[in-house]
Amino acid sequence: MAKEISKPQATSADTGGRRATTARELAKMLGVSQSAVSRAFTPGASIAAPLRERILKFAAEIDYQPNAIASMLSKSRTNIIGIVVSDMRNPFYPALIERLSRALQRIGLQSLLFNIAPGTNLEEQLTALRRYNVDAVIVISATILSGQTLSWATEGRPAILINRVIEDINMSCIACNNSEGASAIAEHFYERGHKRVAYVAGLSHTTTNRERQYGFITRVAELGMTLTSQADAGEYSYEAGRRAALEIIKGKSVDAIFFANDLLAIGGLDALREEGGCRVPEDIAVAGFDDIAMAAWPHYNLTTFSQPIDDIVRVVVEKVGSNTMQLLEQPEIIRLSGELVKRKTTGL
Amino acid sequence: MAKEISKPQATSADTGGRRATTARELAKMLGVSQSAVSRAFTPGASIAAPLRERILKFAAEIDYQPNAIASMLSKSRTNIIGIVVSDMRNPFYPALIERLSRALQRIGLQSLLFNIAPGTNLEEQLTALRRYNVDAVIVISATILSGQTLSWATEGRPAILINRVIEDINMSCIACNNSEGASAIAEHFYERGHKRVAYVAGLSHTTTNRERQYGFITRVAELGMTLTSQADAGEYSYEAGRRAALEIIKGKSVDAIFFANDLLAIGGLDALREEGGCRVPEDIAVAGFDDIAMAAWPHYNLTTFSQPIDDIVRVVVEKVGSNTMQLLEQPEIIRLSGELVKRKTTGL
DNA sequence: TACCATATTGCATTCGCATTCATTCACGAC
DNA sequence: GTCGTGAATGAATGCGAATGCAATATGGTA
Repeated sequence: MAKEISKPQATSADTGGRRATTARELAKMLGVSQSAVSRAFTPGASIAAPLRERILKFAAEIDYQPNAIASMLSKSRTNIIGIVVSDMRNPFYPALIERLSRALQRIGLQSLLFNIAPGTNLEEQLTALRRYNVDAVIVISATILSGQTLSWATEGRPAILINRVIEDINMSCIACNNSEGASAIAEHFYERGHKRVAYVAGLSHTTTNRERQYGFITRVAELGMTLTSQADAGEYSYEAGRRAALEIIKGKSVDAIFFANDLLAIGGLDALREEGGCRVPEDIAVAGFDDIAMAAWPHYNLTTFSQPIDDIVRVVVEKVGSNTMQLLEQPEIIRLSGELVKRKTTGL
Repeated sequence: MAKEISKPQATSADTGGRRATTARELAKMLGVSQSAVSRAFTPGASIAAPLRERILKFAAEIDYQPNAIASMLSKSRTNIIGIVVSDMRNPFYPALIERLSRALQRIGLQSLLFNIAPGTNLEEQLTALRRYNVDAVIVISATILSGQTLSWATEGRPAILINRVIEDINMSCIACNNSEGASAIAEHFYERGHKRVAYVAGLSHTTTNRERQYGFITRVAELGMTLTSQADAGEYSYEAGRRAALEIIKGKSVDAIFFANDLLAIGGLDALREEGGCRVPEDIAVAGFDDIAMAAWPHYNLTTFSQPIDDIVRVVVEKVGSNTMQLLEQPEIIRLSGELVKRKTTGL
């Protein structure tokens, strides 16, 4: 009864050869069929428990791992999610990417990172995205990509936009309710007695900016406050925040400034205190948006509207993890609600 | 002579079908062989220029793209580089990852991100890394992974460690000369007349910490300065920096503190000024390491040792991009030299 | 005992492209 | 005009796992 089983001789010697054991080889060693090996590694496949165990045990011994590439080809499913990013300078994005990629990994999905450099040929860069047959695409870039480019790049593949809403584009969008958040900031200013307020845009054409701007200005008007001025920083950066803040307070009297995101606000905050000669919050209040880690640092203690990163990740993973096709058939726009975080830049 | 060419009819109708055109189909439409199509897309392949052009032109028309998965399987080369990361909180890493992934993309390599969560089963998480047959692995994690785990995960695959040096592990390591950098900081302190100095470690067992600590302490001794105290912050974070700074100045008189990295230093800086009641640099000087973007912010203006990110990226891409096997055969330890950046936290 | 339903297993094929091998063709040299 | 040389092309095979289908085994039933 005892079959002759070839020993896993080639396990350690082939450091140079770099050819891993294949399912067929393993099968031969065990005297079973390659199908059996494949089934042993496929949950729910039709295979008897003892055989599966025998195979898995032996596989572990000789350190066999199914070749994912071959599997992709035959299943036409890669278990890879393409993540398109363009701005890692704003800490909000690394934080999001970190949690997202971990959550994906937890359910067996890998993240292929597409880092879109501004000012380069997008289509060329995204060609790779199309070739790799990723199961779905998650776009985290708040800027840069036009809807058209996106459609081209994802080419009928399930896609989700995070932090960016484009209608009529056949993609699901997930974003926090920017408008309501900005509204809440306006109300908060109002409650603290700041009547003359200003708004600093990041990139004025981005959807996040438009929504935040709209929400803020609308509520400001409703509450009878005065919108003293608006500035367009031109980019979502610390330096831009500094410049915008100084410009805002030049000449005019302002009680409070709402910056389109935290990075701008932090830059503005430093500039106001150090170059503008203002005390914050005594002379002027400041608020941002996102609630990045730095906002909570004691030095900044920035009032902001917190994006529900965990919720975003949860929803994205849910959508991407299950029946991905559904993303295509029923693209939907999902609004998740963030939370106003009152800190010291708007009061004591 | 004019052959009947089938029209690219299936181009727009199959949004639901999701099956892209194959090389064989394209070949049939054009009346050529599948080999020809493959060759048309393979630089340097043996194919006449006119035929190649005809194929490429038609391919562009019907929006054909070679399936990368199939290509991987037959070439047993994925053009994918695995990037293992564990800490995206320290801005140094996102900055590095961003430039690295862009540089890789520029030469046609994609980045598969493996985000290692601390305190989880590493081997399980890295199983995926092994299955995906990445061409090479770049490990950017300064912490967490033991040499043994690494070897297992990369399994004879070319691997490069960035910012971490492990000897006798059959992998190339690239790091800036931490020891010299720390030395330079010590000298800088000395020149500015700070004689009583302190060192704050991040994670004491990491190689970066050991090297920086060694370089600093050694030079301090050589120059006859006094090492007043050392603290181990326990992690490379802003908060840890705050705590460590306050502990350092408790009771003792210190002229200057060198923090193992910028994030710690920035935390320490804020704490010294706001809770410690110190003026920096008048009462106490502060220096960090890495030169993250924040260090240059006017508010911090932190003296630090700048890591040569561009050089690191260049070298890594060079190694990974060319003959990857060489990485295995001749693992080497490469030290790139950074640069002391003198800013206001060590003098005016 | 004979027979059908179900559970296991192996065989052969498929996924889409790269590549080897053989064939054909064109051009020069002798 | 013949043979040699190299380029261009197509047919066929391989990469490694998944899977439809057929074959076999198992168990229960009449």
